[in-house]
Amino acid sequence: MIVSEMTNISNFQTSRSAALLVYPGFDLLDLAGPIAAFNDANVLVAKAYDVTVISCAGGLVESSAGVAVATSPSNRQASADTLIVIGGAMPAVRATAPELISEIQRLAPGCRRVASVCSGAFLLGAAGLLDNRRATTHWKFSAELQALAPAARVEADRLFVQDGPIWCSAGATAGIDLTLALIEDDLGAEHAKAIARGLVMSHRRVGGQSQYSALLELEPPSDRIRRVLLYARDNLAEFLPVHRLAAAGALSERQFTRMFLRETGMTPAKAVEKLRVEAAQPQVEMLAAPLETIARSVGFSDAEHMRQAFLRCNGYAPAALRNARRVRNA
DNA sequence: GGGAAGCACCGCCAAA
DNA sequence: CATTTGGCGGTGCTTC
Repeated sequence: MIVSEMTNISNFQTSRSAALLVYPGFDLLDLAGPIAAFNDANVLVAKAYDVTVISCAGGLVESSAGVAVATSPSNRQASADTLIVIGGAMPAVRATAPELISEIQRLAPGCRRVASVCSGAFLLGAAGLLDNRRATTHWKFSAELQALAPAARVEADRLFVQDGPIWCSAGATAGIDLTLALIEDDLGAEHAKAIARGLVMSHRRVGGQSQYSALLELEPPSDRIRRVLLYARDNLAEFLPVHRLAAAGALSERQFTRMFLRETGMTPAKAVEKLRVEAAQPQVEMLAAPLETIARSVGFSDAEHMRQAFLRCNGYAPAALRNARRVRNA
């Protein structure tokens, strides 16, 4: 049915150029996701995108996984409609050559949109493109990004963030979500949805969702269960007994537990516990707030309950995680 | 740290 | 007739 909805040929426009910028040590997956999504867009809408992989020097560029990719020299690229800066292994990103940054600064003004995948945000930050803008990156590195770009507003719990012409995405797979959003912006929701289906991605894991929630990644097939998960996630600090979750999904309690188990593989109460643990985890690792405070902020009645839940879900206590993190930092 | 109370889970059945 | 739905209540886990 998607095909029949496709617009007539008189609507034809010239290709939009998308330049994907890489450098030695870039992350292959960060690059592959957007390419795959753009390519699927081209299958659906002929010549929608003209995709080029570029680097400062051109030629073969080795990824962090060792596999090299053929690139064009960026100085031959006058400007692109969309520029996407690919993420890479952190040591490589931290040690970025100044030419790369100035290349980004040279290209960006001519681009309609500039985006980053994962740690690519560091390069946008270094180029000054994130100043006074909302941004995101892989949550593990959000503090470091904020330090690098103090004038940016780094949001740690986003899959992707758009602020004007600047788009940032979180971890590698979020790069696909980002690209789908770019495509949706250009070609409309119908096409983006069809591409998402082709990639076996869920259309609209919209920006606000937690990027590190394994549970939400499950994307249960039924809309109601999905809604319940989002409701739970957004109200973690509240009491969330089964009957309330069922109400949020407009289902009877019995039917709700049944469907929930079928679609997520776990029972509702377990899922809420898991969501709470997932929400607490990054805060525990931050070492700043006391465990008691964190526990209450995600809906555990006290630190002891949180400890029990951590043991059940992860097999270790919050304090153990904290100690491990301290040792690593030292 | 033990025992009662409360809640979640799930099998079973009847109704839609 | 098959499948989906929702109520009931026993069992066991969690909480207090």
